[in-house]
Amino acid sequence: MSKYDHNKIEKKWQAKWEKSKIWQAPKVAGKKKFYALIEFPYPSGSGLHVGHVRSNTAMDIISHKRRAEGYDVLYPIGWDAFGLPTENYAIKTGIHPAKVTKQNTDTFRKQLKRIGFSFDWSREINTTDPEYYKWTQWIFLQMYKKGLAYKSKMPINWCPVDKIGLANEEVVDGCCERCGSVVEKREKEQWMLAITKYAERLYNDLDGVEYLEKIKTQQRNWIGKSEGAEINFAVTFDNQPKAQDGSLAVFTTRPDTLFGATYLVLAPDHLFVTLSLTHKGLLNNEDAVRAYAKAAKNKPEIERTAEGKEKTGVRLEGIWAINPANKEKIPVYIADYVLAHYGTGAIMAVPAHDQRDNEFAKKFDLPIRQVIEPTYSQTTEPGKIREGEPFDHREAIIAVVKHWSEDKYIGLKWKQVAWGTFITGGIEKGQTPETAAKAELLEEVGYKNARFVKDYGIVHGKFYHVPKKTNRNSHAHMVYLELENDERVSVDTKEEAMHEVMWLTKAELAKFLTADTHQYFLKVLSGNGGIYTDYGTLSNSSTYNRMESAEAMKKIVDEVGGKMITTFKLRDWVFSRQRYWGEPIPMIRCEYCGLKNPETLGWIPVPEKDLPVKLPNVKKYEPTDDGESPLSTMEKWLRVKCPQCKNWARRETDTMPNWAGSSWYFLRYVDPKNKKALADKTLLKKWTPVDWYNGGMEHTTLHLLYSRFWHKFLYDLKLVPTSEPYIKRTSHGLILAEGGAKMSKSKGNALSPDEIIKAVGADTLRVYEMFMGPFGESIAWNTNNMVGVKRFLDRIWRLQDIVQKKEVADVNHALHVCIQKVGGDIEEMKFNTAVSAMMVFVNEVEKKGVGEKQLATFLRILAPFAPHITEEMWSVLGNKKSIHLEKWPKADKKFLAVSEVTIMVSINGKMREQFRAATDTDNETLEKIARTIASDRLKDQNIIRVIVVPNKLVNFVIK
RNA sequence: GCCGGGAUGGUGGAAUGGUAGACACCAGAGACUUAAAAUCUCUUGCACAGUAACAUGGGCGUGUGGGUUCGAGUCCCACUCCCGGCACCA
Repeated sequence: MSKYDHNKIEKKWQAKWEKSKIWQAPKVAGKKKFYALIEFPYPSGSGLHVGHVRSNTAMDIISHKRRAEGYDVLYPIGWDAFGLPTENYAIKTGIHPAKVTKQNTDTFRKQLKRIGFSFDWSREINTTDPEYYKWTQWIFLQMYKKGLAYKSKMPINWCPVDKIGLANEEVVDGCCERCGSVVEKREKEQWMLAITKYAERLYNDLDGVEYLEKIKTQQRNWIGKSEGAEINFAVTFDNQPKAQDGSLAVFTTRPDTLFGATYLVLAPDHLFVTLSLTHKGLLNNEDAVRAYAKAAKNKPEIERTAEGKEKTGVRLEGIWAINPANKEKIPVYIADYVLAHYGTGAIMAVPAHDQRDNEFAKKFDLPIRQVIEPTYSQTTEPGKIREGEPFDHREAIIAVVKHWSEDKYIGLKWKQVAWGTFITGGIEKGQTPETAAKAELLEEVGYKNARFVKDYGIVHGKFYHVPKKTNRNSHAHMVYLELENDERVSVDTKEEAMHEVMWLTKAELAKFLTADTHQYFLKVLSGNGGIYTDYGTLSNSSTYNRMESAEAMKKIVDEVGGKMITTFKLRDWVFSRQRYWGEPIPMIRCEYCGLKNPETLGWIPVPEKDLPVKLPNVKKYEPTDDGESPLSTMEKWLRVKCPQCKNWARRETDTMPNWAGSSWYFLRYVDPKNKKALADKTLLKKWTPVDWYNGGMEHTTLHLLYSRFWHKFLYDLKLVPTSEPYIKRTSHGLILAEGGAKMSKSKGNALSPDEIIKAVGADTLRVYEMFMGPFGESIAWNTNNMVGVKRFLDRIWRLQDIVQKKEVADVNHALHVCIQKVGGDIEEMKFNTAVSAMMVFVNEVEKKGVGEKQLATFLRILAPFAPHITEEMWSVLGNKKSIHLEKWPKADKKFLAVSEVTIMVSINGKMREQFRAATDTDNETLEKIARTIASDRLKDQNIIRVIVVPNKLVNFVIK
């Protein structure tokens, strides 16, 4: 057989496939359908990247397998072509962005086709096509009509270089995601989308989809649902004693700590602060407050939130709040660690039980009051709580007793039960924790002279008291004693029978103590107990003392007239961009109508029949100096008759962010040429939802959330059949440059697939990218390793020299193991081990030979990975139809079974001998053989146990 | 600081609690060749004992320290470092 000429053969089949439209999905999906989706690429000027190849190949393989399993498969491709890089390039070169886009998409298309992906090219879409963005605008109008799109003057992130407003999600480390310049705050009229109205559903519906767990977690964290309480604090003013109506609402997730709230903190831009400043004389330190608020406002969020940042703040002098629980008059501060847009923009500070409040209180010397006592429940034996049984309550002590001269402490090793504890005991009538501790010490150990050092407060322990056979809740004072000398009395024999006295160092105690409460005491003693932020048992809280957090929360909120509420971290989506290369927002501002209906502020939606609002063809795209869109200078375009009153009006000149077009593109693939609707409903019902969507982790919070939001909205309009767009979402790892650095244009280390394909072929590139490592993890490119894959494919090509008509029975087992492994691995995206399984098969076949049918079966499972070489070899074997139309082979149980297995013989878990035995040999026989084989080693040994695992091992435990 | 993910030979990596290092790369030795490339065969975790050389033998070894288990890369606890994301989120 001649050498495999990858360039010639790959191009040959690509041309044939294109001509036969082999990958074209049927217009209407049949009963078994599979919609495979990859994130459509942004056609950048630098062309396709090897990273694109990785994710595209993965979904290509899955699509191929589904076709072979009899599914109607839709695997579409298109271009997410609006965006800043193209616009910036156009500004620099003077070439129209539409033209740049055309060039780039042409390059991408050519490159993708040269890799042999099984895309349905007949459905290619482009977000910059007016026929496409007509529907992007149409969806926006529907949102406007439902009150989800609104214009609002508010502080936004402003990039002074790009001259656009950025969504919060687009700000990276306080800098513009695209240009890297520091983002400022600026007031601007912006179109907003009320994604927060969908927060609850976006959060809850994650339960019903098959996203990778880490993706769900990231979405949940971004949405940030938290349940808590809103509580009102009355406010009084020193300088206006008669003003009674002031009050401040705070949001807290820990209303159980209300009695420990010793001051309030407001965001520096809280409305209350602004109003207080307008009332002259209300504050005693107006200037300081004003200065701090101003500084905080101009400070980028990154500095407010920087790691290890020292807490800052200013007191609102002359203003007091009343803690509604204990009526205490407490001071009010402003500090930049509190954000105006989360919760109510105000917090009650509980410095004893919150890390940040604690730091702040220490810096400003504010009272710290403990109101939660640590509480532990034993969840493991011995002492695991018996569910449903009542608790007996006991006032108690835990006593740490230090040695008179050494740094050692008394530990009690219990004899009836595997406990290690400090000295414990109850507090009897008339005893204080101190006297109780001393009495226990004398009684249990006999030491007479101990000095009381400190009572560290109470720790609650819920456990099952094994000797006493009851659930116990012990409320124990942590008492620290130091022995003055070794003077000792003899101890009751009964006590002695209970436990053994040990002298232990702190390190030894950490291993020795079995109860969480005692471990906690040890931590406190070592000074690293920190502040206690968990739920626990209340103290210093009036009638709520001894109540546990969960119960106390509700009761306290009730008592002070607060309400339980749910808040989200998610914020509304800033939808305006002052740029040229985006979808024009289809709104018209009419002064006349505006006067008639102040509620709309004069905004009139463009009538649907007038869509799309096309971008005007102009020569300059630079944003204007005042930050307005370039469209604002195009008088001819923006002057328009008001659709309602027919007077002259102006178009909205802002455009949409590039996330708009990608929020619904997967719907358009289903019916890409539809002129009457975004897609036909029947077709949507047949094809959607997307069965499997693979993309990058970097799109988990922006694109994924936005598109789920739009889809839910369309579902509410009954335009799409399901409330979630994607059944399954997975993610791929990045490909790094050789050496592990991130590939980027600026570093000049980005790899283009073109030269690679020329040198080793598309099949090699595809298989290498699947073989290089776990699909979900980032991995560095390694040209050396690719050579191994090239060799692998060449060896497969040479199998044609050894293939024989007759089946080689000897390789059936290997073949079917391979079928099984490859099929399973594809489903789990474990492509690297799938490739390695095929390598193992080829190694085997080279030794043993292979029959034509067997080779054909192997080629079938390799075909999704390497579609060209397999198609060629398939046709050389005499097949007329494409290999890609063949059914997926099934692993035959008959061939998977093995008659003999290797049994290990191990001694104390260390492998010593091995032998072969028939599959499913019974345990007795295995043990007998093992005893014989290892007889030398077992001679004179005390075998205390033998473990036999069928088909695996025999382990002798000797002493 | 918080949230995710990770750490295994010279390298990429493999391994339902059961022979750690599959499969590759690199390296070394050999075959073929006038020669080289290509290809093929063999060796290849570390250190040691052993042998003329093989054979062989036990020891160590999956970031660190503990634990559970007959048996741990895998499970549990604590920690270190690296990567990604982020919101000081009350």
